[in-house]
Amino acid sequence: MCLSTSSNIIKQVGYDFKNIEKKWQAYWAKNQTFKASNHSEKPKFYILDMFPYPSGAGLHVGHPLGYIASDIYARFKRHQGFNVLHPQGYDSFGLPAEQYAIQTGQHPAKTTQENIDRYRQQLDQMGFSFDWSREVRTSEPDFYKWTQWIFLLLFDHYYCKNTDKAQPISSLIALFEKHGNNKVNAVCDSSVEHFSAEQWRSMTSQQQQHLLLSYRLAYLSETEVNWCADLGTVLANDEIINGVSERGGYPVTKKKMKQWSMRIGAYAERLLQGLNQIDWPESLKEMQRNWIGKSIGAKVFFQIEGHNKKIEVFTTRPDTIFGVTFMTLAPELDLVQEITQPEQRKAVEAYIQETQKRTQRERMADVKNITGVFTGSYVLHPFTQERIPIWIGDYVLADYGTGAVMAVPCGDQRDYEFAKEFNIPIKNIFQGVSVEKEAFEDKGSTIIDHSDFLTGLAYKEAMQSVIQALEKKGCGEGTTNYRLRDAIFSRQRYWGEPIPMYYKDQLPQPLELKHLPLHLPEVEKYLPTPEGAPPLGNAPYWAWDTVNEKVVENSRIDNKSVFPLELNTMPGWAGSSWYFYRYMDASNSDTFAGKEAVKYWKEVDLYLGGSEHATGHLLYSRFWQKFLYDLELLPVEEYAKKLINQGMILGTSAFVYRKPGTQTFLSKDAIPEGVQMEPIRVDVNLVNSADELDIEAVKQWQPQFQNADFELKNGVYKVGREVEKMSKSKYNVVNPDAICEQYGADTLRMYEMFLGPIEQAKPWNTAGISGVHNFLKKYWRLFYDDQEWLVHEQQPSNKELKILHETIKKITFDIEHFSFNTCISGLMICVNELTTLKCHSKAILSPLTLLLSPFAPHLAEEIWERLGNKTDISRVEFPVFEEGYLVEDTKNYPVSFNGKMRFTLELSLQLDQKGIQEAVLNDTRTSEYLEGKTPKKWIIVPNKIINIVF
RNA sequence: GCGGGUGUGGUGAAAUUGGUAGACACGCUAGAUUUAGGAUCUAGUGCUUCACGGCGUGGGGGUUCGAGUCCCUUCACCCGCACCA
Repeated sequence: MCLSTSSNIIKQVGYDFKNIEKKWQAYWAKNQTFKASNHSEKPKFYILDMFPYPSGAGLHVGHPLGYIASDIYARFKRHQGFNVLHPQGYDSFGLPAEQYAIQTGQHPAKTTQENIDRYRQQLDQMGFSFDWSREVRTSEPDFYKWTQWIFLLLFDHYYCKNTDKAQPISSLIALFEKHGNNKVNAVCDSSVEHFSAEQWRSMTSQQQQHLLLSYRLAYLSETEVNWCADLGTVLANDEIINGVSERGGYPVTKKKMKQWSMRIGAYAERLLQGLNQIDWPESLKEMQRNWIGKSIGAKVFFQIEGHNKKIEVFTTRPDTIFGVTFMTLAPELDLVQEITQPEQRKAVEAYIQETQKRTQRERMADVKNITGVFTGSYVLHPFTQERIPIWIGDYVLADYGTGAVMAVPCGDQRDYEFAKEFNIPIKNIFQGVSVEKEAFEDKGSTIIDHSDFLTGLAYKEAMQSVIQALEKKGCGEGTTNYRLRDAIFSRQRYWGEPIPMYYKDQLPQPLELKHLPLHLPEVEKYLPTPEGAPPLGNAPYWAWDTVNEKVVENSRIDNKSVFPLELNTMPGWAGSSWYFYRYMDASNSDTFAGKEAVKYWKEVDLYLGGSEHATGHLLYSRFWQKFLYDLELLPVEEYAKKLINQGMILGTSAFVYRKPGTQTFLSKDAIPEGVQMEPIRVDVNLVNSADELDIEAVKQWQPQFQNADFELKNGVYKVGREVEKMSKSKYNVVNPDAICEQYGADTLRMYEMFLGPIEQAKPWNTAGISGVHNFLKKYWRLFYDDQEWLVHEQQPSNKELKILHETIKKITFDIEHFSFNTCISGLMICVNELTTLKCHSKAILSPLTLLLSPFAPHLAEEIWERLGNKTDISRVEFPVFEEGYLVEDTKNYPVSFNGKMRFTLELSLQLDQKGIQEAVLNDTRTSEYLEGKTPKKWIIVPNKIINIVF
């Protein structure tokens, strides 16, 4: 340690957290104490936090919760002799910076940089042990170069179902040239039809390219998308909550657009199976399972009467096929146009228009209203050849299954209600069940009836039998369907990764690795162009010169050698889908992460972050991982062995109450019963812990309160409280800076952990913070009393050793189980007991300081230095628990014989240093249970039940 | 509707395989000491009763020598998905 002079700086003998924290933060930064090496004899451990989006509001007290927990664990693992990788970075592309840019004209890069600076400053003051030499930012060209490269790889691969992995497009082309697509078993668009090798060869290059797009894992297609007009962009399914946009809560409608998509559906089964191998929270895995939505059933083809086409449906109940009395198609389906009969056309057109006009939210809100129209056409039942009318109805979703259902009103409540609404017959095919009032949906408990060869069979046999029959007839087959839909990858935004593609003859052409990064161009305006093109349409230099292989001005576009570049950018989840590998080798300019580095770190051992990313980032990143694994670029199929969701810290909003139509505000406890008041949010920082409002400050805060009249009760104005998500707009954000200033980072760290279990959501409340702060002061007083250094070298007593080893055991166990709140309790008990005993023995206090180190690192380092140590505390091994110190005296113990509890008896226990124990029963009642026998085994757990086995 | 989770003092919460419920902390009460940078120390604090005692982990029932913990049932709240064929 080279700061021997600095202890002179700290003159004060009390716990001077300000100077201590400043000193050690400077020391860690200067010495790069937490820099991880890619070469080490030690075992590795990779602890990852979900990197933050650097928003303009700065860090609030909720952000650090996960970071503190992971930091405690990282420091603990270092003490245990691991080579720990604990990096941090920024997810720095995103919508808020762009919207701010639209409003102010400032370049998003500039505001992002400012926000990052502020985040960094706030993170530093909390004493995190991040290895900042590996920082990544998704908006930096040397990072997004590799995001673009992965996109190109996805574009250049398809999913082969035979090998069950991604394969190069070149191998697909080779197959097409030999056999057409007849022998190809690949995931592709449903619109792809069979073709022979001759047909393939006779296609124009453009036709071939077009066809290949139907197979590529990153592909361009005309798709129905979620369009958010207010944001001016397309949204993915996980970006829509309750039918409105996640950001801003704007309405979302369906719209057809040419979009880049990711064929994540190809990985549906592997994404599902992979969940069984990883230690993630069960609720989160369940969310992903639901999102993937696997269902087993059959597809059935129904021949359209007087038409060469068939309607394909997916059903989980093919056993009810004889109960079909109509078909329903989603109104958006193209097929609807083809089959609508002239006499029904008018009604059908009107209905389609009506559904398109409604937003997704309206459609969702309106599930009670049953609507639909008959198309005038019929299909023929595959077994009975009966004519079955084809309807359209918006209860059928275009993007699930095939967008068509075989309606079995007796077995499905929705079909039942539709049939009732439009007077379509309901055929009962269940024995001994009434369908007078509702459909019978329970598949396990009855026998099929009136169903030809299925009559008399139960669900399971009927399923098998009908699938066999369908396959034999060639009008259906058993199949598995997934709810997971391909992910739209285009965003009509400026502040995102440019997609490295240019357009030649309307077809996308990829750039090559050597051309990357394709830099985000400068634009004058961040809004869409007047023609409605994305913001990149404003860029004057946004054309690709294929001869000179560089970006040139748009005026040179000639469609011979200079072509327009893609105007869409990538979504927010692109960079976050692989950033954790970049940390392994963050400055590598030759590859996304060097082979050696990847081989050494391999995977994330512990990932910490919020559960709100369950169906977004945490699913997409698993998808990219599997893809890159298929390409043998990564060593494992799941990148995060263990994941912990930290609960959100909620805000406690404060409300004042205005009499409607007046400027009078009543104190919460002065509002008469039954009187309607208008609650208005006020800044929580203007309210003290007793819910009393600082009235003068409120008047200063916002003009609307300047002339307000506050009616007090008992001399104070009390506010109302409500727990909500912490957000700037709710004025309930509490900043960690003030706490650090007042109590110090060590107190803040410990208090956030002491608040409760890490996974639990909890409202922020500083009421108990003094308890933790007092603990640290108490701890300090074990070393200093006024002016005096109290620590001595004398042998500790057995009692003191027992206290220490109980604490070592508890802390070690609890850290491993992420039970940090009970860890802190354990430390508090230990310090209380040592204080009572007036223990100042170095042999006790030295290991205790190590135990404290993950939680209050600044204080621990300071004490460690004052104890005369020459090494950083972070390089010292954690103390080891020794059972033998837990010696017990004579005491009353609950005793059980052969596992059955009998009595509480007085025992004296003797334990040697290894913890081998012997007990003597000092009670006459024992003899009747002993019955003259000698016990074979005594199972003795200190402070617990004594088990005697004969 | 489906899936997941949670219910313990005035508050945040503890309680390894069923084994002394409420550790630890906040708050509160009383006292001591000193009194102004939010200080420190001691005692008390689940409810009820003057007390002996009785009752207590959302409610009801069960298994067990013994249940916060296991089983059944019911209620309340939170989160996710939601016309998924």
